[in-house]
Amino acid sequence: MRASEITKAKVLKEATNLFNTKGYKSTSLSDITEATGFTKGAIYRHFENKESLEIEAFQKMMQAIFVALNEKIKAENNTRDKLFCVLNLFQSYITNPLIIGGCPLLNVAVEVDDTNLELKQKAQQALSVFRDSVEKIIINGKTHKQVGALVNEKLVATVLISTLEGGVMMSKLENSNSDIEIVVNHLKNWIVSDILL
Amino acid sequence: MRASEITKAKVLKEATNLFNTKGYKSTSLSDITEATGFTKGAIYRHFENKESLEIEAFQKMMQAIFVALNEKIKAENNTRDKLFCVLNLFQSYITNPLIIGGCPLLNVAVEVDDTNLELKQKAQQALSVFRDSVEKIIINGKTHKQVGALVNEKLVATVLISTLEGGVMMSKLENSNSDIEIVVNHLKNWIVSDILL
DNA sequence: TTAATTTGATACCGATTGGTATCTTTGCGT
DNA sequence: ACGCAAAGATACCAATCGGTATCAAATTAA
Repeated sequence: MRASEITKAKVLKEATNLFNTKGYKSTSLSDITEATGFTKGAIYRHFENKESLEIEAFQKMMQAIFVALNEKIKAENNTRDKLFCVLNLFQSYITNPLIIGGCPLLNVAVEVDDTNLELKQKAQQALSVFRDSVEKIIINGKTHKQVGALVNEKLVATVLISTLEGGVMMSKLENSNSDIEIVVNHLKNWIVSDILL
Repeated sequence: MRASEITKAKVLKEATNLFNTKGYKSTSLSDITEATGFTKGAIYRHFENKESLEIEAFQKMMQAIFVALNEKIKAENNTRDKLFCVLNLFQSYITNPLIIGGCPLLNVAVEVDDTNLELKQKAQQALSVFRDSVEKIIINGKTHKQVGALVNEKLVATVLISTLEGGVMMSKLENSNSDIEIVVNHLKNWIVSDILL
């Protein structure tokens, strides 16, 4: 890794943490210079403006999450355990934060309005990728006779994601693991009794 | 209503809309002067600083929501319809927005960090009130033999709220009613088949 | 109606915002 | 080892931020 790439990576890493904890708009360039030890000159050498740094940071976070999630899903060989990977991911936002500040998708989805069109688009895409991952697990489960043929994969994906995102929100607000744990446990029961054959 | 009270009410109303759509930190005093037609001098006559305006606006929103919700809950006379009032409230954030910008609790919960301690406290209290409302419905349902005795009211409240909040987030991000409708429909089925006797 | 008080407008404050032009230093290829 | 291009530091910019002191206008109580 070249020296300048290390700089860019460090800026991206620290900006990522700040954006996901303080919020994108609330994180100033000086917050980032403080956290990285670099100056604005260095930052603007690698990023056109703050907005593109925001977008690149968000994309980097989501890509890391999707890569890790897909690996874990692939490592499991039945529908139940594959779906549980999704639950574990969301639970880990609270109990074992690989990325601090909660779910990046939730954070961006709530912060963004119609003045952040590009970031909003990226969040929409990320949600779509998420949804597709879950739906794919269900569809594969059907072909392997592990999921009831009448199960609606779109419904399952929507209910899973919404419940988990809401659970993350509640747990983060309460500074407690209890809500996300209740929610994950409930979804596990739901999956086993209503989704799986 | 005295003239100055009309001013304060208008500031509060417009600030409320801006906070709930653009975000609290992202809404500037000049956004509010623009929206109200008043000057900063007028605003600071009625509010000590921006933070107290934020808090008062949030509290006003949540109180209005709770008052309206409790009225509707009281108007129903069975557990099912009382619980459905909660679902309808969240669905209305998207389909019939009495307050624009989505769920104020969700918005504040995601935006605040540990530099907004007072606002975060208020959001925690609001979540607590919400939770208590749902739990009370379940507990009353038990005494009236409409809810199974083994049903855990804390679980029901947590799952309901988290799923609904997540559904609001998704629908707002997608600019579509579909997610919240899927989620509400799913929760209705869950309530009827797993909660009620 | 008048006098006192409240209310809102004006004009300002220092601090901070995102962003840039310029200069020095660093690191890399030859 | 050297020369040059790339990277990062410095110093600045206008605009905007939240906040305030002061003054004029409007409302209220007598």
